Amino acid sequence: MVSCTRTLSVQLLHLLHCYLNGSTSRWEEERYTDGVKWKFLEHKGPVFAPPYEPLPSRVKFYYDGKHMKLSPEAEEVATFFAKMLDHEYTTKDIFRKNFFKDWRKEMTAEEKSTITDLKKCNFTEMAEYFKAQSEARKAMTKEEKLKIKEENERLLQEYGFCIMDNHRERIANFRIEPPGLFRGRGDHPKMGMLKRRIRPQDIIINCSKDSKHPQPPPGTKWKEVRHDNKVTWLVSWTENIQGSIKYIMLNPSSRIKGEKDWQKYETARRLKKCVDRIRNQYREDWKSKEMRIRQRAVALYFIDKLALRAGNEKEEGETADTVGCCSLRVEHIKLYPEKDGQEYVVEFDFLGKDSIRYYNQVPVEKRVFKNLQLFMENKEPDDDLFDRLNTSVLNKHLQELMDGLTAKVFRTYNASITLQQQLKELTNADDNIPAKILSYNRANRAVAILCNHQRAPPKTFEKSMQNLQTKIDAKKDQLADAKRELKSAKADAKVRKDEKTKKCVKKAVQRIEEQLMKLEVQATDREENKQIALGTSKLNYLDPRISVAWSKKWGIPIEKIYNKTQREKFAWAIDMAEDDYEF
DNA sequence: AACTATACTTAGGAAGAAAATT
DNA sequence: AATTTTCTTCCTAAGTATAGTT
Repeated sequence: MVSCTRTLSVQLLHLLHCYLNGSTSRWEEERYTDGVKWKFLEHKGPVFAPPYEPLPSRVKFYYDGKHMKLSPEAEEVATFFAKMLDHEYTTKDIFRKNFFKDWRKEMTAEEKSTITDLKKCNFTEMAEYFKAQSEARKAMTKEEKLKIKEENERLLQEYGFCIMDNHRERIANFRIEPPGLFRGRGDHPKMGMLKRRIRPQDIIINCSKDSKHPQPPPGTKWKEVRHDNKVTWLVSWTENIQGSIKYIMLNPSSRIKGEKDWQKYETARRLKKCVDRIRNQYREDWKSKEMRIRQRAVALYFIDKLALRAGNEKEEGETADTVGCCSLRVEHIKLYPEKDGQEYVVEFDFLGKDSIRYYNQVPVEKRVFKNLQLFMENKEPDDDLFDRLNTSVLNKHLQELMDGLTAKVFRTYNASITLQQQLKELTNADDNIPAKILSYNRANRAVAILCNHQRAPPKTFEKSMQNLQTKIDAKKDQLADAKRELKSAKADAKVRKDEKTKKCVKKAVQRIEEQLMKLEVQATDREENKQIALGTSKLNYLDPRISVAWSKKWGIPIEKIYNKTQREKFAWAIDMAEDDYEF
């Protein structure tokens, strides 16, 4: 693994060198220019979900109060519902309707004619059975748990790795998704539908011709085995809810993902060099006589200033109703010529990716404001705000402004530049390590807020906050005691020349003060983090070299910033960046 | 220009493991 | 040793983007 990292970093440094010199390496040509992603790929194929185990006969299902033995097919789908019984999902009309419709498809003719009303179905014995099972799992002995752990490890070693071009690489998701009920996010029209079991004949294998091909389970066949080295996936299948393709790909620690990640940040850095030009350009375009150009320019302004997502069109009725910049509708913004003492305020209120609410009040330039008024004229609330624009048009324009530029690059660029600038601003040279880490988290938080990365407040948040406060209070008492002791020790020292005790007590006071500060910092950090998720930006938007450089500059161990997985993902950056790295 | 198919990144929550506390 | 709390990993949905087709 060490040599893996070493090789990767050497390759990347070589690439960087070529990049700086404007030359193209043979290696780069191979990897990027002709779209070849690998030369050799060997793997064992996916791990399938365990087969369905019928319920013991004592666990009964009742319809309209009467016991009913279900066919295995119908029973399996019933258990999916039973397992979710205490989840809010199962109370929702759409969920129930979708579930019931799909469940009926799995029933025998007889079952179908009897079971006509979901309300008359009693799943409680099943639900209790599964609860008991999970209790039993928790109560297993150490030996039993160890056995399971070992079996998992064996599976990981056999199926969790592949060979790609001389390296043994970790696979991200080598287990096939088990069947169950689809749980969409937000108001999803397909929630509750049956996600069917994936069989070998649904699976497409991708590997190199000259590799040992993965074998399907005895008595089965793959749908197809192909040898496409222009793509990175190892296994794919078509999922039945949206009809989209799912893939098995490599772990973020792999060469192929690391390189791509590095490339992403290099593109963002190229944007840094020309962003002023682009900003001047779109400001000019606000005045264009062509409406489509004005719309493009205002949308780009939002994407740049507010880090909004591009906003592809979505098929109506297939997914939850969410939007991004280009798909904003009139109903999603409100214009205030004046609000709270500010001029030209735009209020955004819409559901974005994962149905996370975006709410923001932003003062904008007069020209933007006037344009928005124009775009909204004579439109209904559910009309598109930018009716002459879509992501494809916008990206084509961006491509002309800079090679490789797309809407999402602005998010990466603004996130990373914000981190760098916030770190500069917030880090105090004479702070201790915990205080510096608090500063880091605050810089990270500024980015998370910009990108609107939210989380549900943890269920136990209030309580854990209280516990921390109790600790702080106790520490304060302890400090007061220690200080009193110090006072008397000082007095004693004068009278009895007892310097030793005095020094000792002084040290204790200092130690307690430090502990108290640490706790207080922790409380601040946690409070500020209540509804904000730092992980997403850390993992996907922040050039890791900024963090590596910061940690080197201030002598903060990198382990305080990145956990093991993150260090594996960012191995390239940890190897590459010095303390003076500039994004 | 619209539509479809494909491949890949980004996302929040659940589950599981580890650490801290009682 | 048991329980609670916190951190990490897993899971898979939901985006972005582009190429090919009509």
